[in-house]
Parts: sequence; structure tokens; C-alpha cells
Amino acid sequence: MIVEDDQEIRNSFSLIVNSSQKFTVVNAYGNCEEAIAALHRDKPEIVLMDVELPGMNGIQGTKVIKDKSPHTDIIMVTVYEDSELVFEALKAGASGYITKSANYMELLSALEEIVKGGAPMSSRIARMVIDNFHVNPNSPLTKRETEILQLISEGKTYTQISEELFISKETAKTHIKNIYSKLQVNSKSEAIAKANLEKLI
Amino acid sequence: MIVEDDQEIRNSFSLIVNSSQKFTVVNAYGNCEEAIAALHRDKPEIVLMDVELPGMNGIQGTKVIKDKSPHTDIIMVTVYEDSELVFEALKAGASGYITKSANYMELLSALEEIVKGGAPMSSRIARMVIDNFHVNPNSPLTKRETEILQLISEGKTYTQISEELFISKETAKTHIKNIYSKLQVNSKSEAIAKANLEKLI
DNA sequence: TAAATTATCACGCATATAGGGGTATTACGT
DNA sequence: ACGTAATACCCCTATATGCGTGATAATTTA
Repeated sequence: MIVEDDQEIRNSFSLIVNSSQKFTVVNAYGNCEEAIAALHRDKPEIVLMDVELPGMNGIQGTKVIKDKSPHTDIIMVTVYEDSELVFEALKAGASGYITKSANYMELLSALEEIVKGGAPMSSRIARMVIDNFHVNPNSPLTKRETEILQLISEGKTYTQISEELFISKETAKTHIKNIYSKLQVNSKSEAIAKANLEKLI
Repeated sequence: MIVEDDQEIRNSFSLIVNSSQKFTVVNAYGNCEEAIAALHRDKPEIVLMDVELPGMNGIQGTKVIKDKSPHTDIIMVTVYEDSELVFEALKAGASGYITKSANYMELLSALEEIVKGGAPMSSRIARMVIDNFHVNPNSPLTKRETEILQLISEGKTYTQISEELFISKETAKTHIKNIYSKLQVNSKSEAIAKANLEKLI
């Protein structure tokens, strides 16, 4: 299924997909609302989803489609490679992310990749996604502080932390105070938020 | 640079890389310690790193190399596609992840992919990584509760949450109590931990 | 090698915030 | 009409946080 508001692009994608031996377009829509309404009829295995759409956008649409039809794989197709949008789309349930500049080959190989259980992405998206995992090697925290921050992020209390590390509760407290001071926060939850933001753990 | 303890594989990789027009092996080592010691001499642009190694393992080694030489890209090469190992390697700073079964073409195209700023991965790894972003569509929480959990994860206090949502502090508290009961936790940090684990936000 | 810094450890008191248990009203969608 | 979600309040206790003080071990730097 194709969801794309630009008629030219929509037709071009349809032609490319239908020209392949393996894939067939069941239907193409100009907005998510129509696509969602037709979901139970069309039963698409793969959806090529535009991000910018009139009405419901492609990210919200992805959520709804994944909710109604969890086994349908969704590939986002967009002009932008803005990192926030990418991550939002992935959180929403997209399994691939390619750009509109994708040519014949790239589009079809993305479909191939999906059916064989992969996750097609452009080079830049792949790097963006991988970079998102990298832990900051320039953390201001000491090893011990990082260790304690890790335990905080696991939901441990002062007492649990002190027991786990065989130190007194007061010592745990001192470490946590130092962590707060370095991260300029003043609660566990804030510390966790900052730790995730700056990839300290 | 190649770091791989099995001499046969090491030689085979060296041959493949050197056979290409674009790439040259500066050195190949059987363990991380030697590789790290030679880092400033060899100045590799790319390291092909085995995971299982005698002495320091490939993940620790990746951390050290990225720390000493941040611009060196590291591609993990392994027989296993165990999800925990993959994520640990990515956190440590790896920019690619391929399997030892990779043939001539796959190995060289991984190198190509790295130099053009991408992140080469096998299909399964790519899917694993993407799936890691997907938010659980079967959350037991209501929309409002999810919204509040989101604010908790941003480090907000009861008061801040109530102000942000234009509700009373007591209402925020009630929602949070309900969240705790549904997630079977009893603190903000634990709630955040569970939320991340079960991808509720 | 000596000096300095950093990491680790420890205690006490006052206050703020969070958590546990209960109860209740209103609004909305099926 | 009913269940669920969202709103709100009360009382009490537990935990965490802020601020101060100080000491020893380990590591780095001069």
C-alpha cells in the first residue's frame, strides 16, 4: 500500500513497485484516513508511508496502522532526514526509512530487505540510529559515580544501592550528591533524564 | 586494522581487504592489547574488531580505541547476533556490525559504507536495532497516564507536572499512584526503568 | 619524588518531596 | 446504563535532598 499525497510521486512509486516481479500495489492513497479505513480490505503486507500528509501525519498514521495491523511492515518515505522525525517514526513502529530521492533499485531493494526480515535505511539514517546508541566517552562522572547512576536508573533506592555496592547509605548519598552537582540536577529522575540525554550510561 | 584471534580468519580478512583497490590493511593483531598499543603508530581509519578475544574482549577494546582515537570507525565482526552483545558493542562505540560469515563482497561493501558515513549492519542486526525503538502499542496505561509518565521521565516533580498539565497536585499524585499500581512499582525511578524496559514511552 | 588532586568513605540535622491508603465527583464513550 | 478515565482532597509516613564537616586511599601532575 502506498500513502503519499503528491500524485506524481504516488504514481511513480506504483509503477516501480508493479514493474517488479515480486511486488504488487494493492492500493495507493493520498492520506492516512483513507488508508486506515481501507486497511481491513486491502490487507497490505508493506506500507510505503509519506511523513508530511494533509490531515493525520505519517507518524500518527504509522501508530494507528501498527495498532490495527501489527504484522504490516511500514517503510517511511520522506524528503527530510531530521533526526527527531526519524526517531519519532521509528518509535511509532516504522521498520524502514528511505528518502524520496530513492531510485528504482533502492525502492525495490528496500522492499526485498523488509520481506527478508531486515530494516532498510539510508546510510545517513543508519548512522544516525547507531550513533544514538553510543555512550558519551567524555562523561564528567567518575567510574563509581557512573556505576551509581546506573543503579539509580534501574530504580534502586539509597539503601539498595548501598547494599549492592557494599558501602554505607551515607556514602551512597555523598556520591549521589556529587553526581547531582556535576549534572546540575536535584533529583534522581532529573539525573536519569540528563544521563539519557547526554548518553552517560 | 584487524583484531581477530583466529589466524586463518585474520589472514583471510587481510587478503580480502588488500585485494581491493580502495583499502589497505595497516596491521592485524590477535588481541586488543597489542592493537591498542600500536594505535598511535598504525593510525587506522577503520578497525575490524572481533568480539570474542583472549584478554580484553572486543567490546572493552572498542571503548578504549574510541577513547584514544575517536575518529577511528569500528566494525564489529562476530559469529553471534545475540542482542545484548550487539547493544553493548554499539554503546561502546561501534559503527557497524557484521557476521563472520560475511563474504568478500559483504566485507568490502561494509568498508565502503563506513567511509561514506553509513553504518553497515546485517539484516537481522538492523531489524534488532530498529525494533529496539518501537514503543509498545499494548501499554496498560491510559493516554493521560502515559503523558504523566513521560513527564516523570523528564525529571519533573509532582508540582511541575500539575502545573504543566493544569491539574491539581493531588490529581497528578492520583495518576502517579495508578501508574505505580499498573506497573507494580513504587517510585518514580522504578517507573522510568520499567517504562524503558517495556517501551511504554 | 613530593605535592596536589580526585575518589572513596562516613555522620548529622532540617526540610522538601514522594508514597500509601482512602474516598468521591464528573465526563465520556459504548 | 455502565464502566472507565480524569479530576480532586485528606491524613500519615517514608524517603530523598540540602547543607555542613571531615578523613583516608589512590592516582596524577609538577
